[in-house]
Amino acid sequence: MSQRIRTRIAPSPTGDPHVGTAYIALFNLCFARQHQGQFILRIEDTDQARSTPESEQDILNSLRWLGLDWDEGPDIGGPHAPYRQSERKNDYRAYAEQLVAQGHAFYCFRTPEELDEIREQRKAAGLNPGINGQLELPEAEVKERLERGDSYVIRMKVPEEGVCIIDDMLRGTIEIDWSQVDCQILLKSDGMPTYHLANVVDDHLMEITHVIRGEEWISSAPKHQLLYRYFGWQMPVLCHMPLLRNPDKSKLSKRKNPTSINYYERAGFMPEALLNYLGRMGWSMPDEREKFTLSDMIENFDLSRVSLGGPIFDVEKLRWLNGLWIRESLDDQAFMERVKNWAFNEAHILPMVEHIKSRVETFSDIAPLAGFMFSGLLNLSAESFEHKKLDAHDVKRVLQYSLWTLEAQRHWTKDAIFDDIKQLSKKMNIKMGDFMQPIFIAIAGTPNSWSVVDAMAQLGPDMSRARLRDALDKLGGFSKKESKRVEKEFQELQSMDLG
RNA sequence: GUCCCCUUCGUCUAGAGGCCUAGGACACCGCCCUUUCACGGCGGUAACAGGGGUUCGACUCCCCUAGGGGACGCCA
Repeated sequence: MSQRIRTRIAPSPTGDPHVGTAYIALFNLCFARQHQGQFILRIEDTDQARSTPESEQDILNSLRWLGLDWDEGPDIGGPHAPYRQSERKNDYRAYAEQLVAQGHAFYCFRTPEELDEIREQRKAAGLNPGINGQLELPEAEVKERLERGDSYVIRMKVPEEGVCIIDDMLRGTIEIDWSQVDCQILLKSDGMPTYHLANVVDDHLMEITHVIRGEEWISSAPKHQLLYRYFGWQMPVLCHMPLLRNPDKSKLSKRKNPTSINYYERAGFMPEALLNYLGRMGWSMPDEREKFTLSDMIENFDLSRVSLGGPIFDVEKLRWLNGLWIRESLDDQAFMERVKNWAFNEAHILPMVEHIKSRVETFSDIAPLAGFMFSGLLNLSAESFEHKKLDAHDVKRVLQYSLWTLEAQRHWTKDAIFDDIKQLSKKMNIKMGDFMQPIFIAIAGTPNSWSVVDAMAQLGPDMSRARLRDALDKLGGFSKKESKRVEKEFQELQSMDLG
């Protein structure tokens, strides 16, 4: 039987396709190709609040841009159509109810408050705060409450003692105590499956043979294994890759590093170089060469060459590698082509013309005026943000609240951005002009460019947010204490109604 | 807090018991090339987390400690 290797892709609610997703996809693809298997992509998101058709498309486009082509995927449909579709909802319910009938799962009527209390108690007792046991009600009561129409979830049963043994292609045997595993919810009260149920059911239906995923999934592996056993299905082989890290070694996050594939595209990185760099994370070619193509990597792929220490994503080295690609792999003609496609083309520049034309006296004024539209992160310092009216702390507040607001903005249009900023300035009781100034500097590098909202709309969400984060970073960010206060204030502002 | 995973230069890594006086790459420093700056070339600083075993021999195998990370949601 041919191998079928599946990669999970989770659209981000803020629509920034994560390099970590591409990283996992890359290793899945290489492994699949090496074994003449199929590389299958699946959007896994049962939380409808998170993903939109746009954010899903965004991540697919990013993977394509990188050259990670899948054989079968979420845009193909058929029997493997994404389970988010409401008509498939009942299929998962049926699986969950099958487990209830077999005595492997049960209805649970606990309220979130009750669960919090149980978690608190367990924590106080020095136990794992996860929920295991003591949730099941007598059959008669379950029946009664179901008839009454009480809201419920379906949870899986988990052995209360013993150890679960997980086999991992890279790590060998992992032992986890069943007492560490909680009675995972399989079906939420809205009738949607959780990831855990959907993942197992879909992998089974799609005849997945190998799952290569991030290390953060190790602790859910026992649940998945148990579900396969309950259903009597063959379990795929598991492999847990190390996690990409920030310079401070925490899990790679956008607060500390640009993580969006779109950011790197917008900042002028070559997809070949970014992919090459990801291939150097926890992996090396047998001959140790630094520069290689995707097909080089596939040709020489060997999963056992993966090293398990979490690699730090180092933008410095990525830049060097990108430079190498530019110098060595693009002749002058190809270079011109790439640059044209990147940003020096009519589609990209035309929208700026109205802003540029009214502000220049000669064509030679264009580059100094519009340079920020063709830049990555700007070369700013704390002094760049000196403000006539606002003090340093207020400047930071303006930038931080704008960033948070814009991170939640899923419709990246001029009007939406403008509304966000206007509302915020009103709520913070800062005049628009004063409010805008730090944003101007963060986005354009000077307070004297054209409409910053237009600029942001065109730079796109990822670059705009990255520049705001960079600005905050240059200003030293907030201390831990300040962060808490600022977060609280922001929540209050959000709930404010301007009528 | 509990459990799990991980640990070679600052960073990415090579290393599968003797090939290790631990190799390469980024970054950094120096020299050369060059009208400048890059590129390129040459060289330099810099690591086996600590402690115990096993072994004739340990970066490599085992144990303990320490450090880092992850998980502990009606998120994925």
